[in-house]
Amino acid sequence: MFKPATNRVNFPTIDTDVLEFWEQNKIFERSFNDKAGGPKFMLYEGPPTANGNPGIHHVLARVFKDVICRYKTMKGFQCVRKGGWDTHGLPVELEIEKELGLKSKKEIEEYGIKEFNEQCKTSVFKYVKEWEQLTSRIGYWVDLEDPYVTLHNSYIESGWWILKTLWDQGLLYEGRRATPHCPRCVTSLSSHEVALGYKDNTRDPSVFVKFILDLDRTNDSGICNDFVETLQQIVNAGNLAHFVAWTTTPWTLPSNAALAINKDESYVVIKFATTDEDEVNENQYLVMAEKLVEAVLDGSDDYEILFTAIGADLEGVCYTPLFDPAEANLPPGALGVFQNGSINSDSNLTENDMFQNSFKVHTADWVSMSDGSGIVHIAPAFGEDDLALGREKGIGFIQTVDLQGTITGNYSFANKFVKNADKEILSDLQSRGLLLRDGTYRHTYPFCWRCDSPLLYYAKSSWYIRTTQKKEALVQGNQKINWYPEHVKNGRFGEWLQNNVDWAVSRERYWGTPMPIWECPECLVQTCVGSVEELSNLALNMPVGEDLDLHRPFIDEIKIKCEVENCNGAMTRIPEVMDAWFDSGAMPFAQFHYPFSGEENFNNQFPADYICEAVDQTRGWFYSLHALGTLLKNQPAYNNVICLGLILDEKGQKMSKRIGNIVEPMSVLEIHGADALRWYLFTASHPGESRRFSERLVGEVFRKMMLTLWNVYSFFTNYASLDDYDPTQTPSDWKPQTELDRWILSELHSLIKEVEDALENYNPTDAGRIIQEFVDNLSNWYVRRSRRRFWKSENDTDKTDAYNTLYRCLVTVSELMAPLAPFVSEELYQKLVKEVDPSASDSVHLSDFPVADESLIDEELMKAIRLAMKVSSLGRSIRSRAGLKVRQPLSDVLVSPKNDDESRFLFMVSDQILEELNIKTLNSFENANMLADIKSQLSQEKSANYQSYVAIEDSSYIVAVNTHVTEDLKDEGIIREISHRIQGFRKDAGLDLNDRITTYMRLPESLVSVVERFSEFLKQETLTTEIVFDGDIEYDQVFDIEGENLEFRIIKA
RNA sequence: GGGCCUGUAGCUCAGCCGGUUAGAGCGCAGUCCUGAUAAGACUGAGGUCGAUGGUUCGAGUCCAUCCAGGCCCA
Repeated sequence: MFKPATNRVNFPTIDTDVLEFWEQNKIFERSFNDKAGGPKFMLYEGPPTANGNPGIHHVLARVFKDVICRYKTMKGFQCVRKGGWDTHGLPVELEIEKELGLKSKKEIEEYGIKEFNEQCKTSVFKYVKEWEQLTSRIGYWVDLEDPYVTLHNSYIESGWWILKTLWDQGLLYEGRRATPHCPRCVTSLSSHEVALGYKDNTRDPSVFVKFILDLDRTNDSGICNDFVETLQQIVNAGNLAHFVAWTTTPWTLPSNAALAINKDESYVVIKFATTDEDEVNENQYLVMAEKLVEAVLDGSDDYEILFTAIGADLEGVCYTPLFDPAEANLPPGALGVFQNGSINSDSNLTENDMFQNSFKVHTADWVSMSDGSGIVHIAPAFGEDDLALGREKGIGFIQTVDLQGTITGNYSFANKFVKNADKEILSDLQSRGLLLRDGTYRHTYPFCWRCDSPLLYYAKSSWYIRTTQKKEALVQGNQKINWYPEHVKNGRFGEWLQNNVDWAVSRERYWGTPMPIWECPECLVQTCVGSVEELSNLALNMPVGEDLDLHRPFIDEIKIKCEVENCNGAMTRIPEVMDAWFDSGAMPFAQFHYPFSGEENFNNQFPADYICEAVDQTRGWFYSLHALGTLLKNQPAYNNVICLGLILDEKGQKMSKRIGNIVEPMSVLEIHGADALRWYLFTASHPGESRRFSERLVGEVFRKMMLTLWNVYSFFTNYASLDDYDPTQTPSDWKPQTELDRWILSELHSLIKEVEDALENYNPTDAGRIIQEFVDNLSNWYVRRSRRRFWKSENDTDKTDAYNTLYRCLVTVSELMAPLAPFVSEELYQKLVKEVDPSASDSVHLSDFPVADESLIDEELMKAIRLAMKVSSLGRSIRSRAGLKVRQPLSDVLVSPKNDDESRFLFMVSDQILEELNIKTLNSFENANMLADIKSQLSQEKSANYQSYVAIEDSSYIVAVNTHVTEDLKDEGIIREISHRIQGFRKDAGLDLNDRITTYMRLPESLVSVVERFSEFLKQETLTTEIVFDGDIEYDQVFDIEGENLEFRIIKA
């Protein structure tokens, strides 16, 4: 029936066999097809880019995806798991640039966009084989036969449909944003490119600049309060009053358009007596944040506070621009004003239109008191915050720098590179008395990773999705999503949604989904195209048939006839491509080529039931999916999400190629097998936490969990094969009788409930941990306590019960752990179930998840056994202290239970305790004096003595063992010793478990009678048919007890 | 600078609604047990529960501040 399993098991071999079994029997396909009638469970696969080798963090995400899907499948769901590949984006381009030695966009264009993109296309599939192999090797079931691929025309077309839909709703617009810009390469850098080039300790100017208050304009705009009154008096007395602002980029000062303050902070007007002889005004009247006065004045205390105001009182106060933009003769388009969120730079704008809200103080929450003066210089042409404030308050837009970083206009410092103009700008201000203090500042500043030029933040045209308009829906929708760990919902993700800004989706790059927007060079009208068919209808030169490639540069060649009356322009596509995050966020739609086909698929497969990625995706995929789901379908794109922490190395450092501390997943898999790795990843820490990883830790899990389980299995098969145990003969209404069986089955069925509960709640970590605890109990209590029942010779009900119990435990555990450890569980299932019952499901993964039988759960019994374990542990501790081997029987043990219930439990399980401890009787303390004495001793010492008793205490249980060994007990101990030795001889002789022997012994006179007295016991224990004393035979085994020699020889009967 | 997370034994982690003497596994030293043996039991060494302050009869646990590390964003 059962074949004995070796305990020298090789798990990687099992993995390979199981993989082959799945492959040949199409188990994955069947796990889908068999559930055709069931409810659907939808996994969205966050697509990886296959232009690099998969790492351990990919394994983490993949097994967490897998475990939930396997569980749901066993619960009867049809689980859709479509794979996908992310193929576009800047990282891909950067790889190729490096490979080809290209240094700038100009060089790429010279090299040829067509060839460049071909290289990109090839590179993204470079490691597909490795990905497929690893995916299969770790047991991640996902459909890689028919994955979605973001570079396919159908995928791109769905993206176009999305953009067109947004366009029609007015949610797609062209605006400006501040991007890190390299003036030498003349291109924007993505945030992660910027991250490559930060340099610490960069020297920059640190200057405090004075802005002259313009109280006439202030009064004209109706601002009137005590703060303005105070300043008015100063000015009336013939003085100038100044705002003091701080900057490290003097070259942005000509573009200054406003000042910003924090409305909740205190600001002061001070009179500052300058000591500088060159200074025109002896007394300066300055406005700045109260907290920063000392810092601004460089520690000087020669000042007087004239007035203290709250920031809000400064709002709307006007000042005179440092440089008049209207006089600067800037190039066309350099001047404009924010209107309704975008910049109007029409040439017919009046100066009043442009500067109505400019050269004024505005409020902004982000103004901090950590450095500067508490008054921030705002140049919307450059900074991100500045631009946002400009947009919010309708401030003027003054661009005095071109894309090469050269100052334009007719300034004295024009035609210089910005960083070289700083000095001249400052001396200009100095000469006009507008410079308060000039210094240098060291900070971390980004440089271009390619050419080392300092990056400039530069407001450039960019395309946006107006997510801010749907902010409420985004925030509300998030409340419906189940986040694991929960704090991400209102923490990192919630915060991000609260601070939502419009999504910048365009990139001035090459390898990406081209934006389907065409613009007329004549009349500047724009149109958005929503499908290939629409494009063919509009196009003047549409390529036909299979040649169609929607990528650049082919798409750029397609022209559309301008439909505007009296305009015969040929519209050309704008050059931008889409952010790759847009591609991945589009996957619910694009993976089925929705809405062009797959409408049915889409409708029952949106939203996802489950997604799972690492925490770095909060602003990546988690957001792009959520945003597009909300914008297009007005609901979140996923219902449940596990957000994984990062994997660190053994020392807690982030794994990186540069440091060289990456652990290669394959090497771990080859040593310990896939299940040990999976088990480790599930149980080592909760999914949201970052985790340290090392091969050593996986090895620990392997021994603790996998090997323990295997040992139990091996134990079972060894005896089951001897006894020809046949589980199919067990009557269907079989119930466990003995306490031990009832206990472990009670534990088993309560385990089923707990595991189900954990997995329903997307918590494989706790599921794994409690399974492991059960296996530990099964091995170290149930099996250890039951061994005798298996190896005894009679085949009675008790033995069959033991087999039934252990068999059920093993089968159920293999089913319970199948989602977590799919390989070992399959192996166990095949050997334990399928081989004895051909009508069973072909695979554990096609079977149903176990259902708990409440009638078998006995809470009291479980408590009682836990108590037995505790008391046994204390008893063993006493034996160890008293130097009494467990083989030496003792007369009695006393226990102090905590309450009546426990007292009852204790006597319920006293037989187990006594057998475990090899003691004859168990009682509770009846002698009150004795207990009191022991307690008082224990308050001083770890152990106590009372007459022949030794007592210890733990968790307020007191256990006392009678250590007095009577002659009878001593004899019994000797017999146990002899029996133990004979067992050893049997083993040394290589006998089979059930071989019978004749035992010859030559003993001291005093022991012969003892052995005779216990001969039946001895025969039974050692499978001896006959004991022969002083036989005429050569004795080959000798040992001594208390100095007396005992000689033995065993012969197979 | 902002947001979020994490700090408990040498390592990896538990520790509930605040409640007895803070636990487990691994590792180390020693003893034992062994017809599951690549296991198992017991003992020992090893902890200012990141720090400080507060609430409380009582704080690893609740609150505040700070420190360190990580991630994301500026």
